[in-house]
Amino acid sequence: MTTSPSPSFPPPQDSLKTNFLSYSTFLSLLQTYNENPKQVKSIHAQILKTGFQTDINLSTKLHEFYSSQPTPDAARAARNVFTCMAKPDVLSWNLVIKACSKNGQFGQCMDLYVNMQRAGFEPDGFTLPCVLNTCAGLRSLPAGQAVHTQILKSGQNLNLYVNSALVDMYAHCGRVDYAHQVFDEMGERDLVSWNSILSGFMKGDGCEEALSLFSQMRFEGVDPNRTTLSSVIPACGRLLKLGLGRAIHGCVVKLGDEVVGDVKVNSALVFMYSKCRDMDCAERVFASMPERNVVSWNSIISGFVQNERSNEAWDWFKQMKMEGVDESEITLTSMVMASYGLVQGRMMHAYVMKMGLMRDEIIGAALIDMYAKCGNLKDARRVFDEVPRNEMGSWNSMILGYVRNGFPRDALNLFSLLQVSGLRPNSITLVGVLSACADLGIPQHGRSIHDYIILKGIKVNLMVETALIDMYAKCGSVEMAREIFEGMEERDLVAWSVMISGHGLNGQANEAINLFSRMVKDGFRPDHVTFTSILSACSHAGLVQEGWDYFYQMTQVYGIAPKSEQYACMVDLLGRAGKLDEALSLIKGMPIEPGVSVWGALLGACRIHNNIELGGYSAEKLFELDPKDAGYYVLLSNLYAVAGRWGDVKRVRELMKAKGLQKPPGCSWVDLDGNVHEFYVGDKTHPQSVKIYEKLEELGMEMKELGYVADTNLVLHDVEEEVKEDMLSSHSERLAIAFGLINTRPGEPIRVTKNLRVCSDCHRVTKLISKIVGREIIVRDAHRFHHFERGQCSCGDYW
DNA sequence: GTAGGGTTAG
Repeated sequence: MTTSPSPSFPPPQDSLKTNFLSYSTFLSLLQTYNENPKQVKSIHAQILKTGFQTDINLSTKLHEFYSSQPTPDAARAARNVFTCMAKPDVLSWNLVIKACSKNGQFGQCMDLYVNMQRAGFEPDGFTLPCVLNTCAGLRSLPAGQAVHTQILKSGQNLNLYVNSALVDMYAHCGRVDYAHQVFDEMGERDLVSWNSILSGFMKGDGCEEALSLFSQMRFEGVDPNRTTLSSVIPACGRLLKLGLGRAIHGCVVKLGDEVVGDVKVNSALVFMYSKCRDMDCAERVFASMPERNVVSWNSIISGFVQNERSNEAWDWFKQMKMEGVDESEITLTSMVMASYGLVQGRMMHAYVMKMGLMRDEIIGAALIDMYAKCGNLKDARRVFDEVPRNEMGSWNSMILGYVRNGFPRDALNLFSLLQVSGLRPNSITLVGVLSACADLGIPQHGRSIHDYIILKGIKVNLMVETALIDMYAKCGSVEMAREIFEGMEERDLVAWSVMISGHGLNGQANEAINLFSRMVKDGFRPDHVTFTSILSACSHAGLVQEGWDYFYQMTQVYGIAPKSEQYACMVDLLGRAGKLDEALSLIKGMPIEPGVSVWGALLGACRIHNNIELGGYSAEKLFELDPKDAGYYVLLSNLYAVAGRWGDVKRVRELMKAKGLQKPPGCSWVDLDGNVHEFYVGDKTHPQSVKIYEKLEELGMEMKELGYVADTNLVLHDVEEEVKEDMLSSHSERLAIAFGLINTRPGEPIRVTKNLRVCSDCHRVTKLISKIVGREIIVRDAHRFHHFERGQCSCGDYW
């Protein structure tokens, strides 16, 4: 169809045969064959040869044909026909605009739209929906709004189609609010308008709106079709409304075979049941599908992944390949998530590379997450540096990877990089960096993130508010945490729980208890999480009786069957208080299999009270359960070290190594005017190192005068860090405290954060230091706050 | 003429 239009008329003499065909013959031929693309093409070729292409009637016929074909080729042909027209009319303009709009030639479409108006034609009710669709396709709100303004100015009577297209355009451009406004003002609505606005809400974050609109639609007597259903069913899934989902499933069945067999409706059902954790139903729907495509497969596969049934996800993936269905980026994202451990993860990474999909940001985010979950931050970062980073996915995975693996400072560094990249952090990013600040325990850092949120005018949601509360509480600013909590417009159970445990963490068990009562009075029904908070608050304060009371309340009043976590709190509470036998008998009486956290709590208590026998027993149980947390291995090896059982220490360390677990080195840090000073065990790299050790020696002399004798058992504590003579005296928290003493004015409190638990000897030493120097020393370790003052600690030696 | 299902980070 590349023949350029020949201006010659009458027709050239060399095509005698075709000369027999007159203008009217062509017209009737086109009418006869207008269903057959091949025939039309050959007629078109002959028309070009004979020079009839400038005729308006023939051109229009050809044009109509090409414009209705859904291929880019046809759209090009339509444009060619159009350019040949001497005097295109409104219909011709509309046809060519539609052809471009339908085939994704959005730029061309917008150009034609402008030219049409230049040529003196007013866009009508046919033109406008096409142009608005193009704006929707371009996701260009300005263009869409310009068209909208123009429509309003021209005083055109907005018909149903134009209105529906406006709704759809705003929905696609991410302005559901505008879409809703147009929708509300529409005089007449049909099913398509309803479907447009519903899908608009589904594109954004508007599942709830979509569902309430759906019920309004039903109320107005509009019957849904398969399009409506495939919009609304996933909304039930996302909101975990299994009951409503089932009801709508019933609706599907009532609508008959055509809808029951629809791929999209069925895929939506599989998705909905998967989200609601009903994999039996999901599988049943999937099995019953008369037709499946890659989306259906993705729904069932991701369903199993999200329900932590990776093995079955792999089985379905293999099945899918066997049936010859090609996977999509989304399939691979799920399969990366389904990878268990480094070996399988690397295999998927290689496969993604082979498929040339490393430019896919979501797969990238999943890969980063996979490596981070394996504790392999090097490879996570390698992927992060390689993949495109135009959206928040890869950033968030990397930031959270750092946080989860105990590298909060790297998380914050990455956040600084993000700020200069020009991207806008979302709520997940903020939750991540706030939790990094919480881990660091330095109020100034968290404060600066909070300031950033306020400065940028970022609207905080419930999740971010809760993260702020958690951060302030963990940084020791429990008052600020409480202020935010009191200022919240709405609170959920998590917010209450975080605030309760915040008080507990800061040794304010009574505040925690009061808040718990207030929560119940406010009509909240405490759940597992809330009880974990209140039980751990009791544990921090050594409130054994109160702990039992809450445990009783949980089981007897609220009928909540405690899980391992809540039992672990009780074991912790009893264990710290020295009631190890009581703790053990609680474990023995558990109706469920005690998990890692339960035995870990008992082991921790055994470590405090140096109970080798029971500790060894818990250790055996821990070995069987195969914990992934390096902390338990450290506790274990420390316990053995105290008892001098070096063979066992070695065994535990080898086990750790075999599992690829690394003990994070003991590290403490102090904030001095916004600069973080970090100290590792035996650290001599700090510029003030000499002064610090001098200070420690000086303090050591004074401590001896007060009767301090180092606990020699504990010297052997950190054997993994090549045994050093002065091990104990150079524990990171002591270096940090000495540094704080040197660099602050007398009387100022000193705040230190430590990544692991404070050891008992350091605890004793810090008490003495607070007495000698007459300062308040606040140490936050992996577990809680210790306020040292005048030789005492707020934890009452329960820790 | 207009409309639809599946993926990451908490």
